[in-house]
Amino acid sequence: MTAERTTADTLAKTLRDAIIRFSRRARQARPVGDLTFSQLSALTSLQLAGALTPRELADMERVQPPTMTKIVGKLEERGLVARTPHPTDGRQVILAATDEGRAIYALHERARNEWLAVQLDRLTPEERETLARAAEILQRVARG
Amino acid sequence: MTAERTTADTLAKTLRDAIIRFSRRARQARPVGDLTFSQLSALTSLQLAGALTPRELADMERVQPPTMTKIVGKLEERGLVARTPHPTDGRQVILAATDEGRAIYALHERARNEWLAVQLDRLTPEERETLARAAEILQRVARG
DNA sequence: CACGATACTTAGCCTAGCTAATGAGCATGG
DNA sequence: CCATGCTCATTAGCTAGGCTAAGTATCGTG
Repeated sequence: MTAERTTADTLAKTLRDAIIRFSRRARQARPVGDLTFSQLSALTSLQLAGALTPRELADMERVQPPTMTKIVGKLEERGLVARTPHPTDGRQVILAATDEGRAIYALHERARNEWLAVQLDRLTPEERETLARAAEILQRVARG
Repeated sequence: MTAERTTADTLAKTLRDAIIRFSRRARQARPVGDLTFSQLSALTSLQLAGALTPRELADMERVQPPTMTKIVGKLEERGLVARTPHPTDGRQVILAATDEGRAIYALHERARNEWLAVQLDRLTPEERETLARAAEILQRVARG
């Protein structure tokens, strides 16, 4: 009981510290295509959705529009994402992954030699299952 | 089988995206004492260890020494951490939490009205257990 | 006691967030 | 039919948090 209570009380702290340290470690080993986490995540969303406006992408990624402008700017510089004008609304812009962007995404999806993938391979199947479930919970918490 | 294989293949991506979105969401709701994650994490390590040199703290937090200099600088400005000279080695410095720092830490440890704690309270016990286990795994991965 | 190694900091750079302000385009009410 | 107000994206400017490289002081040793 006491142990359970303590666990619940300190879970926020434990989780926060674990995540920040994990993030720092993972950042050092730049993933596929020398893209940052933010860039990779935005590219993933775009790839899955097909095409989005900056506003939609920002909402999906849980950032403010100006932040997304920056991230998309970087991706566009590298030719991974293209901006095209909206057909009927001159204010909006349509974002979509280019062929090269799709190639990077595909590479990333099964980059088994990448740092994180290697780490995950070393875990037991049960541990991977735990992480998969935790990822789903974290997404849900972020959404709420 | 196929599903398992796919899960293993895409876990890296899933986990990365979940963590980045969670982090962004959590950052918006600044935790206790208006401290950032980095500052809170450093304060936690210091608190648990009692006293550390900047190098030790940097190693523990998985950052480079100059980064820790900055973080400690912020904490010192707020009077949460004190630098004292090392008794025998003039090059080194001893970092320790001040009384105020310990108070903030204690507050943080059971801040059940904080955004993240509230979110966690809404989960089922099984989900919290999953997150607790995942936190341990992430720490281990970050260490390796 | 000079010289290399170590500890911390400083300097300078980048990414990634944010808010506030700007400018362009849409839509609507008189 | 156009003035006015809203929405969308971007720009400007700020902060935090990373990094490497260089600087400075101190230690320890040959």
